[in-house]
Amino acid sequence: MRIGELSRRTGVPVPTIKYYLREGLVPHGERTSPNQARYDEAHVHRVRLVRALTEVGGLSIAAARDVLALMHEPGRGRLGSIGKVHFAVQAARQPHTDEPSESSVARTNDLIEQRGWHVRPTNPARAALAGVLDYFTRLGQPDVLGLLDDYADAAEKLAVAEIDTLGGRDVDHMAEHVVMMTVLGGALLNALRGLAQESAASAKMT
Amino acid sequence: MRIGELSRRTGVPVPTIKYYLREGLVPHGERTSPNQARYDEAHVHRVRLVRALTEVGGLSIAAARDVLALMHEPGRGRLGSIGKVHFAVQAARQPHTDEPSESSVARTNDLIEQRGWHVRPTNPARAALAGVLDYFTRLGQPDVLGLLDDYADAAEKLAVAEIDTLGGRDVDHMAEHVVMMTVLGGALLNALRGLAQESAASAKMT
DNA sequence: CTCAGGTGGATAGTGCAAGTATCCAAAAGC
DNA sequence: GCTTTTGGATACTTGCACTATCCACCTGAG
Repeated sequence: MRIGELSRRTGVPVPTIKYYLREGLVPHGERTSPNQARYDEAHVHRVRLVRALTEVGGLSIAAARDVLALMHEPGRGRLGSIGKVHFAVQAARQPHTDEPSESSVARTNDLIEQRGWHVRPTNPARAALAGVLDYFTRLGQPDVLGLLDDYADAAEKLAVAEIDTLGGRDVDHMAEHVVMMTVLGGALLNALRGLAQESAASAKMT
Repeated sequence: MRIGELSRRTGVPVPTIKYYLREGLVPHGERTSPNQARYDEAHVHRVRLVRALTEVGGLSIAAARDVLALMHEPGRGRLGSIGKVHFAVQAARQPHTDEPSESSVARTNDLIEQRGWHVRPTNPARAALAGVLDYFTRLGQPDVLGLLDDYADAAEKLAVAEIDTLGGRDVDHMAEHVVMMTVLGGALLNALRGLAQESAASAKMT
């Protein structure tokens, strides 16, 4: 197919696809003549991936390019670079707070240790968590401490279930699965939280 | 205090605070003379609120203004307008996907019904959930169905715990609590998920 | 064969959001 | 008295994600 059909299939305007090609988010098609190229299903999928990352995940074009590049890197061995991909999406999704305070970092470390979690010091979610804790304390919300455990419980259970689905999976598709799980899963969870909150609130007021 | 100290206390540059004043995100101080005004702790808090909404919650300035306006509206009675505030933050945080397909809407309705949740049709999370489901199907990820229940379980448990903390709370502070719970709680959960995922993954690979 | 219309690629322009910068006359504070 | 800071208005900047325009070159219906 040519670019017009790629556009029709994905609902993304032609100029935008050209822009993605320029920016390296989507690989160039196979040239059939000096100014013609052919695209295939892989390109359709790639464009959809880009839209999922940017529209749902809120990634910038630059961040999406980096994640996709890592994701489709040829030499990504079993665990090492899937971890890299995971870190990259996390980093791109987390709010970029400034240096967290020592006490929040300490609280983060405590939580991780008490849970017995095994988390590398470079995991971007560490800084993110500490940063958010700082926002809470600055705003004077003392009751997070209680909920923190509930959140951690939920995160732990979910993570186990999520990692389970990675199980019998083709190594080539693992990286993509991790990215989609993180991004779309996060959006899913967020939406469900909104629904459950209303439901719980209305139940409370009997 | 004057604007300089407000700036120092919050870490937000003076011109930015002036911008927030112009945009109606922060109320004007009490004028003490034609070109002097006095600010107090409430202003400090308000500025921090704005930063939490925009930096952590990812809200636009316009969305933050609307949420804050609803939040501090004088005549917000017990439940009615706290619900409004909740909807407003939700709507501002959810990715703005285009019209979801019928089948995704149906799946969303099914899920809500099976769970016995009581959710109004206007809850913005409904459309958001359906929209995300569409992304999943377009990307050809079949195994969400299984996880969907895990996500819903987690959301439900969390929501109950969250609504519980609303319990013995001053009505005047409830709206703010709901907003902070939604925004900062979401960020917290997201960060914890990132940590738990790494931990679960490393445990899996024993 | 013809010719309207799509194509790849380059370059330039748009629109919006979120600040920054500048200016001014009038306090504030030492 | 004299340097800073202030409130307020207006203008400017930056960055991002597209759009628009051009042009020579293909493609495919008639």
